[in-house]
Amino acid sequence: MDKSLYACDSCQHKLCAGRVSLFTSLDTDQLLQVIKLIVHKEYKKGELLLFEGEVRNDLVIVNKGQVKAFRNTIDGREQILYIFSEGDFFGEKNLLRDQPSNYAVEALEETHVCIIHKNDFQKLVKEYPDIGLKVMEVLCQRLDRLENAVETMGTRTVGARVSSVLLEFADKFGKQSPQGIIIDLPLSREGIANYIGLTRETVSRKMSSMQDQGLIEMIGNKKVLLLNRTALEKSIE
Amino acid sequence: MDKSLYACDSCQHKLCAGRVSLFTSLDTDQLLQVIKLIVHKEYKKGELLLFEGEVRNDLVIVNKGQVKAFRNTIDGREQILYIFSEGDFFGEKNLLRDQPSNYAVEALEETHVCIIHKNDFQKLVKEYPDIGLKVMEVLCQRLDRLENAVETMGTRTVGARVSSVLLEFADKFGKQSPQGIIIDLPLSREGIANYIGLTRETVSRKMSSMQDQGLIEMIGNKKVLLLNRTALEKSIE
DNA sequence: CATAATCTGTGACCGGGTTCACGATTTAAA
DNA sequence: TTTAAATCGTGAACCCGGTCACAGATTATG
Repeated sequence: MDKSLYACDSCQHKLCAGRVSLFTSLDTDQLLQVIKLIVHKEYKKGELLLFEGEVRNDLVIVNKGQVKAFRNTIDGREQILYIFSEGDFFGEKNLLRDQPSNYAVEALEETHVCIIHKNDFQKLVKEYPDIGLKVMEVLCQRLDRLENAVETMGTRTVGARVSSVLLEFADKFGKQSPQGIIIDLPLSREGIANYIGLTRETVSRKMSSMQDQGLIEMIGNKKVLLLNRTALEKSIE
Repeated sequence: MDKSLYACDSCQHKLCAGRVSLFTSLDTDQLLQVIKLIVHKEYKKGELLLFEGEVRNDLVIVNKGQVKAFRNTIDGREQILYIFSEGDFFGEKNLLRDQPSNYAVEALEETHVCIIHKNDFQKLVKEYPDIGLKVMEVLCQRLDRLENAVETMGTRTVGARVSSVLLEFADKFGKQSPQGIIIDLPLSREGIANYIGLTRETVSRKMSSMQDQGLIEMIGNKKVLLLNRTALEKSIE
């Protein structure tokens, strides 16, 4: 089957659920069944999809765009925990019990989501156990990422912290180009700082020095060209 | 049924699996079935249960004792990620795919574990779906803890970091007493430092100053009396 | 119970990251 | 395209936590 059929844009939301890895094990008929359960919603840049402490009973799947999940810390900072983009979901804890959210979620750009009610999703999981396994797999990936994050934030050297973000973003948002990997940064300098527990100024200075060393090249504020990935990896050590 | 029957000590390993929350939904007959699949193993203080990067295909359940899960970081530190004690398990990622471990696991004291093979556990999950849900629930709790940890490690003030560990340990290892909550610390000062990304000296100094302020009282090196929990919580802000 | 091994507390110094400030650049909006 | 708003880069001073060193306390061991 033509994969483009699954694209949200070309199908007017008919098979958009098919793009989400949670549902890759389903065939078209099953997908149609799923889509009946889904509510669509759109958010503009800066809008909140979820408040910190809010209690909800549904699962939200990002279909287009990007959001950040963050907490306002006791010392007045903003700690960003996750960047969710196409195919990612949040609210999985709601599947088990009604708990207030650990974090707020804000759109970083125009964002479209699919929302599915807890009860419906639970039924889906019972009918198609593969979906439950997928959820578990994603949770494990998220644990991996946070375990890395804890290590990174415990690191004393700033260079290692900044390098590790750039490498993480390169894997998730980078595109290969003749000169190297071009990263579309999902966050501003301040956002990056809030992701790794530093200040905007420190991130700025470090990226400048990395550019001087020929490791990266900044293209405007929202793109970075990774000139030498292996050198950057080594610079962590 | 007398719950003491489930205790590992009093039953010579006959129903020890019943103590583990993973299996609380099973009745005695089912438990007996599970126990046939389990291999027991014991470790002395300081022994490694799992090496960083090791690939295994089983799930390890702590039945008695305590272990720490940690990584050796690129800048020579040791970053402790988890303290696992009675009823906790690790190796859950092995259920999905054969992946090298993100961390090493070392016994903090004499520790007894139950080991169950991946294939057997997967069968169990299929037969008793509640077990799978329990696993998911534990994974979500672990995410909660790491999300908190990331926030804590991003915090600039040392006081907030130390307070948050003490509060976490109070919840997990504390016992109410007339004077306050007595915490049996699972880690040395250095261990605590490696848990929150500081140095031993800094932790030492901060705990001394907390004692001077009348917030805590140190009893030897391995116990702490939490005199004023709410004051400590506020001291974070 | 004694002794060794380990862990802990604290002072002094140093360095790197934060803070504050402000001009320059980039991006978004009209 | 122009203008306004947001973001970014960088210098200077300060301050807090790391590092090093060592004595004292605690815990483990025989």
